[in-house]
Amino acid sequence: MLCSRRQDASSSDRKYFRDYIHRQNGSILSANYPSKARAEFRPSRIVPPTSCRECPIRATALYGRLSGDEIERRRGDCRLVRARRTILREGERLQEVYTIFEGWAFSYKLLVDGRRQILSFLLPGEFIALPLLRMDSVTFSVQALTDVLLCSFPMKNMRELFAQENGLSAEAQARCLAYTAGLEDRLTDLGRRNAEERLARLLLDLHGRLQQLDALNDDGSCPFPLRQEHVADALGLTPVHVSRVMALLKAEKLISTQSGSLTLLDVPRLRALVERGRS
Amino acid sequence: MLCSRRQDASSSDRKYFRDYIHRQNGSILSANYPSKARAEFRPSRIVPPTSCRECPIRATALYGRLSGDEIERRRGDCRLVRARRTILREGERLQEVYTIFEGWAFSYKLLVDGRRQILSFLLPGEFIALPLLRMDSVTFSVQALTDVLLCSFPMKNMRELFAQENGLSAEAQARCLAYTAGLEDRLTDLGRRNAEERLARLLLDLHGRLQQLDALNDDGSCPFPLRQEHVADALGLTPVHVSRVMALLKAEKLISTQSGSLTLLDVPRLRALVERGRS
DNA sequence: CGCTATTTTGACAGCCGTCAATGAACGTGG
DNA sequence: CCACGTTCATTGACGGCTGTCAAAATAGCG
Repeated sequence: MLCSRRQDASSSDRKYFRDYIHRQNGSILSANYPSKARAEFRPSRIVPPTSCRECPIRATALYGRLSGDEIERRRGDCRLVRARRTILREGERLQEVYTIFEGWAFSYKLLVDGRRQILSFLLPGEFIALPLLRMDSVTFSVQALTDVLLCSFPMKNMRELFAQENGLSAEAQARCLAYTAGLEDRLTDLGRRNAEERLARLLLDLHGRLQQLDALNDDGSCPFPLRQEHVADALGLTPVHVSRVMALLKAEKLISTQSGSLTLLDVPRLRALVERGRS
Repeated sequence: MLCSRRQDASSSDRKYFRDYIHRQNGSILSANYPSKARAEFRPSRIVPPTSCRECPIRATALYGRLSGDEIERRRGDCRLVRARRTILREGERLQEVYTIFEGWAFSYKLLVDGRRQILSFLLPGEFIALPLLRMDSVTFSVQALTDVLLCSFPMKNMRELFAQENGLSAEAQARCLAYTAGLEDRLTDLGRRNAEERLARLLLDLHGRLQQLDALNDDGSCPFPLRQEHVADALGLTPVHVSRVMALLKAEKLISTQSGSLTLLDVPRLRALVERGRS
């Protein structure tokens, strides 16, 4: 009826999910990209820190205020998840919780007939499944978009951390509110903006977040591992229509894409396109 | 381009907002309904409690676990807000916060060209602007759908309550998560469900919530003060199309409406209509 | 250099938006 | 008790944005 019926090839086995890191030199994620769209997505060349003290993304993490040693003591193993693998399934009760160290993921909901709605894209430094800290199962699934390195934290340890007087719980609440505000914006996108506006907003949003992470390329472009299928499922459109609208933005010289990366050619005009509606 | 350009007649003066209760007998809200759609929406005949101890909705409120006396000490005045008046504006810094005692409200976002997206409908017992407890301004506006009675709480008192070890902060976090889960469902509605499915889900949702509040009519129907314009702005549709889809559901003997109230004639089939996609 | 995944393009259809007219419900005032 | 005005719901004609289907083109990969 609408669109997006699909079955993930990756849905059956979750053996990978239990894989541990086994390489120690160079970026683990730089090899074995399965397909074109991600081929040029070059993750930063950082060895997963044996010490949290030196972790480059700790500052942006939920527990950024805590000392490296404090975190080190509570954290579990790192996990490597290949692109397209499922990290977490709706309704699942997980015994651990993750921060993305490297790579992209996304959270989504599936309808029984295969329609999919992507709720959010998750970048390095972001926490997966915050709700698990208070609820015992989760209302969405999470899948790796690129190969992803996760820092795991056993639930038990996390609860201990939260029980302390370290502001962690306030920080979690703040992030929950920020996420909620984002959802409200997305809801407004899907309810009241057309395809062009939605796409422009998504691109501006991702670009902005990557900028904050200092993850833009030297030429100001940004890595863009999404396939149009992902864009479509995030924006409530079909891949075909996404292709058309992207062509439109390109024709208007607002954006350009090279394989796996995206350049915003005219941010002010993109903003203008979008800010007929506030924010 | 899309739809829903409008300017609220009520946007200019907020004098009403400062009105205090001045009648003590009978339901304050039973008189002066401005228009047909709400004419039959009969609020329960409860005098706003001088004592929180006897408040019938305290149990469902955020602070439901606290004693009536404890709340009594912290709360401010009650406020009467007429239907269609704005309770709270996006970006506003409010010095107090509310629980709905009686009546319905809704939260929404406006685009500069007048398009409106309704985020949620707010029923008695629900808290208005939870985010204000952690952020100092709010990302949406709130408007009274019917005449509404609000119990106000000065910000300062609320913060005091939250600072205590009474589980209030955990309860707030839980409600935030529940709200977020609801938003995720709505996002999936707008992105991946068609008009009929969206409408069925909205009606089931409202009916269910009213049932929990024990606010159904004797015949199992439920009060329904929404105009089709509200339904449209909540579902990302136009009023005209809402009218058509409601006609469709009526023709299929799934629902029926009398003035101001709604009957779900066949809940199982409504569910079936919707649960082609997992809730 | 063939294979596969993905994007692009075209033709067409349908859901939903737009516009405008009509109708129904309700309150008001004579 | 009945004209009248206002608000909202309904209906019809029409158009456009977006979906569907299928084929072609492109890109990356071994």
